[in-house]
Amino acid sequence: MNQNIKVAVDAIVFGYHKTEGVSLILVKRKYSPFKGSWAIPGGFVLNEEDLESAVRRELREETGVEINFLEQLYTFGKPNRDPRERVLSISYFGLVNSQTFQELKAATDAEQAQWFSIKSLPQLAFDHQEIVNVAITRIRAKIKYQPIGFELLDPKFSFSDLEILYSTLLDRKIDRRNFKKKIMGLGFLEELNEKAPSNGAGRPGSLFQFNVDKYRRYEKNGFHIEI
Amino acid sequence: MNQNIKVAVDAIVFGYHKTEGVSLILVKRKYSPFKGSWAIPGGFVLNEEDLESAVRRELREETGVEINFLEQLYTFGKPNRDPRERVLSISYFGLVNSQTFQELKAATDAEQAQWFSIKSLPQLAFDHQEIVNVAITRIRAKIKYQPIGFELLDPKFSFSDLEILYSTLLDRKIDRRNFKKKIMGLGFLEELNEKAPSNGAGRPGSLFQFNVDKYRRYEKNGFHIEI
DNA sequence: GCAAAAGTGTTGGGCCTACACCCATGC
DNA sequence: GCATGGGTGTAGGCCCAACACTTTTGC
Repeated sequence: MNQNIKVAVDAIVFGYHKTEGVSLILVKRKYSPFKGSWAIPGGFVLNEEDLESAVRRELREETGVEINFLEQLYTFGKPNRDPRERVLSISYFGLVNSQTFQELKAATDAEQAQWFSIKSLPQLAFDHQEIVNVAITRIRAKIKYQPIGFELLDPKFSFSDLEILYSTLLDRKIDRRNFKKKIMGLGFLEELNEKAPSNGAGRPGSLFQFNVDKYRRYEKNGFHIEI
Repeated sequence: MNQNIKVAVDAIVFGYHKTEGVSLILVKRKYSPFKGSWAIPGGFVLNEEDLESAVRRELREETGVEINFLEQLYTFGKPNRDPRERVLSISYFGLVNSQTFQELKAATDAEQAQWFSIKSLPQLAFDHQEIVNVAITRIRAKIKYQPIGFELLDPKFSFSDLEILYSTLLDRKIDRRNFKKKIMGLGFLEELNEKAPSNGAGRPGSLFQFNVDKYRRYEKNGFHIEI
């Protein structure tokens, strides 16, 4: 058999910051084709390398980021998605916490890897816009049946951080009281005896954290929440 | 770059028959490795071939079956899942209707491709048991938010066919009255002025069919049903 | 007439939605 | 003291689960 198909992995990595909303990492391509365009980080899989290891390695190399949550998204395989030769993209979906978000923002090689708000993405190389669309659909669906806040927020956060995260992702208003009842009803959030630092305006809220055990249970089994 | 990874597609195809329950197609391997073992149908992707076309072609060649519903399931890529060389499996999830089910059952080359009830599967080649597990998890989840009965049942079916399908898949009893209220409430089922042929015992039920337009709408957008 | 499967309604409880005012802080 | 955002409760409606007897057919 004379099959000639290359195998690459790509990752859409989401991060979140209160004021900048939901963002994802893009890298600037150094080589042709699409030289200078923004693209999803990723690259070819090594012969002896597990797919997930390949994703983590590429992310480390291209962006310096370590992922806390990673799952397979979809495999894109149209014969002409890469103009040079046939390349399969096994794409992954990742989440990083707020700290990582800020570190990358501050990194010196930010010329090459950068956060972009999902509301204002640049033109993307290859079929990467399509991949991003699938990833955004996934994260929106996922937030309704899996607790993904832990990966995106700081370890301690105010309730309105969580609320803003949800309403940003779902792109609509949320009733604060009902949302709090629902989330607290799931039982994996703990209120701390600590106030958020005041940010100059308004009343500081309590800080919350996830109860890891209960959280992991929901992460595995899922739940259902109508927001 | 000297990457050497082959790309294959595999398909878990589910079919259903009232008395035999939910089944999937397996093929008997003709060559080493795992010669004589049962395996999921599939094979290598041609250089210019779309992934989904490859799945359909392989299914046609190996089983003679044409699929009415096909979607990507997951990509399996551990370096040693095939003992000869590295082979990636992009696996798909398919559904065929009852007629196809029966044709394959009757086919003469049934030595090579056969239905097996998901309750009594033989030992499988490669990592195919793992792939099957993922597929069964998927179909169980899917039945709760997408109407997949159309693909699995005859065009006309009695309500208890649908009920048995659900309770077989979910592997538990269903309350008939509540189930009927819920399904009818979705509005894509139409009752016909026709009775099912008596099967020798009990009262024959009315026949139903899907309203294709309304069904397709739900297929795209999904719904939510707690059973 | 009996065995087998189809058909059919109601009620109580829980959950969800909608909704508006007071509180704590910084300036 | 005012601007800003945080925190809190209830009532009505809807949906869901639980539950058993009657009807139609074949034999």
